[in-house]
Amino acid sequence: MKRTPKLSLLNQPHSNLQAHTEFIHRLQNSQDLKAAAKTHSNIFKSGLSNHTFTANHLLNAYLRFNKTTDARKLFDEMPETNVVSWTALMAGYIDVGEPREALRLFGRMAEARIQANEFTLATAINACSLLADLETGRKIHTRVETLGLSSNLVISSALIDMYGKSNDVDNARQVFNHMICRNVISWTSMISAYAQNAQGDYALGLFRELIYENSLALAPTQFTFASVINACASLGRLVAGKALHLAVIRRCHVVNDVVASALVDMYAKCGCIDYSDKVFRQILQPTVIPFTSMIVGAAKHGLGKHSLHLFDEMLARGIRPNDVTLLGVLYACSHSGLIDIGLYHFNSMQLKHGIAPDARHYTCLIDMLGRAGHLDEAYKLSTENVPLGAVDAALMWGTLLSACRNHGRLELAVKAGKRLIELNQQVASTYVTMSNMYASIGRWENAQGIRSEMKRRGVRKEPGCSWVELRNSTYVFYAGDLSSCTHGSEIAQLLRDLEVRMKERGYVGGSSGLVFVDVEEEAKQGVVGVHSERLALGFGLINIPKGVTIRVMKNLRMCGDCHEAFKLISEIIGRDFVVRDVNRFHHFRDGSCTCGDYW
DNA sequence: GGTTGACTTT
Repeated sequence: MKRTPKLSLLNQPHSNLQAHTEFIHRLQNSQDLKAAAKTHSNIFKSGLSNHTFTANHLLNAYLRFNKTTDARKLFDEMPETNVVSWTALMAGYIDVGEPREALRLFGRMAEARIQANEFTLATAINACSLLADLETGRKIHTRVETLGLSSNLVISSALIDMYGKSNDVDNARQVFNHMICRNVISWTSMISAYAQNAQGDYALGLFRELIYENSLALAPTQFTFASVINACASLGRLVAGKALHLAVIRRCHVVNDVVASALVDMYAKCGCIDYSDKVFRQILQPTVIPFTSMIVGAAKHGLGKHSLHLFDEMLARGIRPNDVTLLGVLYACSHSGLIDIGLYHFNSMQLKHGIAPDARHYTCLIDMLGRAGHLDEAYKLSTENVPLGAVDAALMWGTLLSACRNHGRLELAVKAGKRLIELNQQVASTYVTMSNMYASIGRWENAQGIRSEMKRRGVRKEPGCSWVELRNSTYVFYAGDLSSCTHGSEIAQLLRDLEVRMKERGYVGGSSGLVFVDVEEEAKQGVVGVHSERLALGFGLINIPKGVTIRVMKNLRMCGDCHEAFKLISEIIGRDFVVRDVNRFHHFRDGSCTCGDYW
């Protein structure tokens, strides 16, 4: 136990240094706010609170406990502040999720005649990053260059992150390229910038380069792995994802929760929900994020009831759901036809969980009602006074339009389509959908009218596409055009068979299940209104006739249950239908499934 | 004394 100096000693000049040291030591080791406050009081009594160095320590003690109000009070009362006081307070505001206040302080530094240094600039860039404030970030970047700090490692990494989060990958790469010296954080920031901006291939490429560096100092961390696994998830790269899983296990003693969450998500997106579950169950104390990953993953696999069980389990463990969790729950209900439960969760979001439904929740609910054919209720919900931006509103009206299309509700489709055109969003696909709807009921003039309107306005529809992986190659299929793909005719035949079977079972196309051929394709054929439909498969490695193995990744939402798709495929192909992944196979026979490991 | 990177989203 250390001896506490008596206050009387502090009045003597030779004891000042000792007192400083003692107070600072106590502040740094304060286990709770009460202890820090007590030390504060002692510092105040000793008169040392006027000392900037000591006061900064006190400031940090408060900030360590996220007490920004106390810290701010102290800061405002300090007779003299320096660059450390300003930077510390800025970082404190960032820690409590108030980056705007950090930038406000940064802006006030000049009038206080305090010159920002590399620490301050890195902190300010971090605030821009959190706000995705590209404009301010660019200004700070210019200032960094003016001050000759371009080669600073921390600032450069912060800039890469800021550009990445603001969707300016090119500038992130520019900063990365100009760095003289890089550490694993700069590499990870650049890899994440790619992964977060739908450039997963570049993320994987850069990760490969990092490995080739073969430097101990640049050994990938759990941060790096989480980013690359995320890239695999968005690309549907199961093999690479598994290799990364193995690498994490080999290199890291303990797989941390964030990496585990990324793995749960990756396996789900690559069609291996069993693996997701396995990884998830290995997490000792899963937080809201892995739970949410698992809920969403199960929902996308048509296992809505499992999602709901997970949600209950999460609540029973006292883990508070967030807005994304509720979105996952609604998504699960929507894709498994659990309307009443979905409505119950939507209605109790605010009251039970304190989460106000926003545009995304409304859209999900509209999708749920729309899928079930409750179009009038869905429309009513769309017209409720929810304040929406153009993009959110377009998502909502687009969802309603798809539902109207699937259920042939022309009059509501017209209303939804009109809204979309007014919003100047999804214009091309709206026109195509409307034209197809008119054509399907024989109203050729209306269909033709819309096509003329498209031409007049110069609206062109980009053909939609899906892709498959065949071993290490990716094949892209454009809507209505399978001919450009190897084995295209066989695949087309399989899709046609599937379509017939699904229709026999009463399946009505969902937003990404059945895709109308694009209008230009129809124009090529010189026929308006005769639409062909293209089915997308679920996922998995599927043996189709003549030994062609295809892996279909897209459109997991088809009929809300991929197992249903597998069953159908097995009926079409015969009894020897096998779904493979790298380690396991699933053999479907007479509607039941046998699984096994290859090794 | 104060600075940089990760997971879930309709």
